Amino acid sequence: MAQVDDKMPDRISEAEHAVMEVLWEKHPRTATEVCEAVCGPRGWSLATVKTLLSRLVAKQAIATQPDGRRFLYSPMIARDQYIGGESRRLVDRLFGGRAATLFAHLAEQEALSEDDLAEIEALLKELRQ
Amino acid sequence: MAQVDDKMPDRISEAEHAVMEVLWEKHPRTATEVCEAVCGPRGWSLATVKTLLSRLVAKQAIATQPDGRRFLYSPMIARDQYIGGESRRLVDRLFGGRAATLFAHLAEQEALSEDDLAEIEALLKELRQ
DNA sequence: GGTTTATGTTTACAGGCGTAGTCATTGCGA
DNA sequence: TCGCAATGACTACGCCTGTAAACATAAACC
Repeated sequence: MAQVDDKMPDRISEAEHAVMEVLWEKHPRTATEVCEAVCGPRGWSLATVKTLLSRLVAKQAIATQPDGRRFLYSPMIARDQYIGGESRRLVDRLFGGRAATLFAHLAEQEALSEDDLAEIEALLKELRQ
Repeated sequence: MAQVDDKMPDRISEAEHAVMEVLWEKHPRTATEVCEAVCGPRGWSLATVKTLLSRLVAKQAIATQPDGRRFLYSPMIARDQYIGGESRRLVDRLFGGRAATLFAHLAEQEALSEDDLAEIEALLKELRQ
């Protein structure tokens, strides 16, 4: 049984995530385009972006599509999926899986704005109906 | 944008966090006691725990108090503080600082139990009064 | 007092990450 | 046609992390 051992797909690092965000925002994009979007804010060079793109390809987080001389990059995992996974990980790790506890902490820290509260209230109502 | 000043001292790594948890749960504790609590579940050796404790001391996340020829370790940062920081980081990084968006994702993923919802509802009411 | 034991300190080492320079190739403009 | 600019691949390198062994030392025991 030649099953590809299904080990947890490599985590996406902080820097890599910045690249993912750019691709999620719009894709496909060339390395240069990604750099245009992210090199400024992060103070990176094009070389750095290329490395991150390579690593993301290796992690199968993005896919390449040849476009003549160069590659076009597109995300292979959905942003929702990634975000969901990260959120869940945090809730599990820090709050024993209880999302309410996370919420309580955010509330305590006044990390919740009026808008947040209103939105959450609305969501709650929706969930409850 | 957000303030990127973050001069935050060294972050606490995953493994280190496991050690912090046992110290938060009860402290002070000796290295051996910490190991008793965490070596089993994580499959670590005492040596590993010692290293992690040293690093945490270096990061000023825990303090030592001599007890004869050994040390008693205690957390220097409160669990709430740590947890709050991590939560905020996640919300900032993944949800542009909007906690409501996190909440929405958790809700969408059905990561919220009935209990969670009830608790959050109660908290909301409290916050609103 | 000499040996065992407990315990912190040092050292180790592989792998991941952040960051980037260099190399090889090739399409394109002059 | 020929050199150059663009571009992916390869290489580099220091720091952090996970994991732990070796070492030093002092306490405790016989």
